[in-house]
Amino acid sequence: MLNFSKKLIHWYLQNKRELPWRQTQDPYSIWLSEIILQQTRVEQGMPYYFSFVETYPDVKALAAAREDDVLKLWQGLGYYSRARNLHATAKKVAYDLNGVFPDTYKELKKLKGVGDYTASAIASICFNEATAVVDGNVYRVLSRIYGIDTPINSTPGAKEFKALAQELIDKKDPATFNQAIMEFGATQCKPKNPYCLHCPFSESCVAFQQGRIADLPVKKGKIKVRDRFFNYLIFITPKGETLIQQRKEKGIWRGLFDFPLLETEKDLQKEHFRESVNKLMILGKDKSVKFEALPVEEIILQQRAPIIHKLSHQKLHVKFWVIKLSEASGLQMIAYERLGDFAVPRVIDRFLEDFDFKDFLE
DNA sequence: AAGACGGGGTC
DNA sequence: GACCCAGTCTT
Repeated sequence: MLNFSKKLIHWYLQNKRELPWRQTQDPYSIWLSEIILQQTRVEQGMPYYFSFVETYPDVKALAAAREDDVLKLWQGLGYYSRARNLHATAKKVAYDLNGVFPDTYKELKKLKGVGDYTASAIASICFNEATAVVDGNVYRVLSRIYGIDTPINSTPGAKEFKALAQELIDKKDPATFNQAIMEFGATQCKPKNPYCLHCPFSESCVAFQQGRIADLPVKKGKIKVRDRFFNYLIFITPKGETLIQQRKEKGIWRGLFDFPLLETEKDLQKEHFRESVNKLMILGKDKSVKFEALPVEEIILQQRAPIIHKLSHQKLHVKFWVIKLSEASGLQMIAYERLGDFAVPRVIDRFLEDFDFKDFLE
């Protein structure tokens, strides 16, 4: 289409939102915002952007942080590998690259957590390099306007859309073009109920003209969701201490903290709790003990029906069991008041919001 | 090429 | 319940 970029940029200049990261070309700010915005809506990411900029004003400040503190600030945003990669890349830039971000797509893409999209975004916005971004918005806009039904999550699809975007990009102003096409997808050419009636491209939009708006873009395969049953053990000593652990293994919530966990094949009933938990090893900081060796005084299940916590690939059935200990366990525990210092999964944060340890003390 | 990885919003 | 979000990394 002739003049696509001209019309698009015209639309953008009249309709764009004023967003904090649109007031700068500073690579640190742009990089930070792009990482936060991966698979994340602007409204959800915005508060995190503000708290990160305030807490870590530049890449050196972020590099000097402890990873646990970065994770704590990231708590609730999800996809926590982003936070770990963010910190690793900050250290790389601060200590190996003299505090200066790479200024080309090719070099940017070598950074941890920076893929094709993010490298293109930074290179274009900060350094005026004409490399096209292809995110979910771009897939939608281009598949509709050009009537392309190649699955967007396929290798041919990725190549085809990248090439088309690269062909369309305004070589003189790639920064504005890239942001314009994403903004257009986010606010006009939405997944559901797009504003086709006053769309500047409706006359030539293949999907609109052929009534295929709802069918594009095409995505292959559906993800299958696995059911898991989590039983969290909230230990409480007479001194008001509890036990937490950091999730080190691969899988969900890596790097975050949670309570000792008993995972079962199905929903665990109170009658079967003892037999199921007895052989469980409770991992302390320095040593570990079997559950059955602990001085358990009382077990109180916090809810009859499990809490359902949905992730993209898993459906979690979560129960919290309070385990009152009559004396110190021999394990190294923490005062419950300090729980707030640790990054925890949303489901635990939510539980803690209306749980009071004092109810179980004297 | 296919899965894994979070949490929240929309319809 | 299904789909999507300013995607990336691992298998």
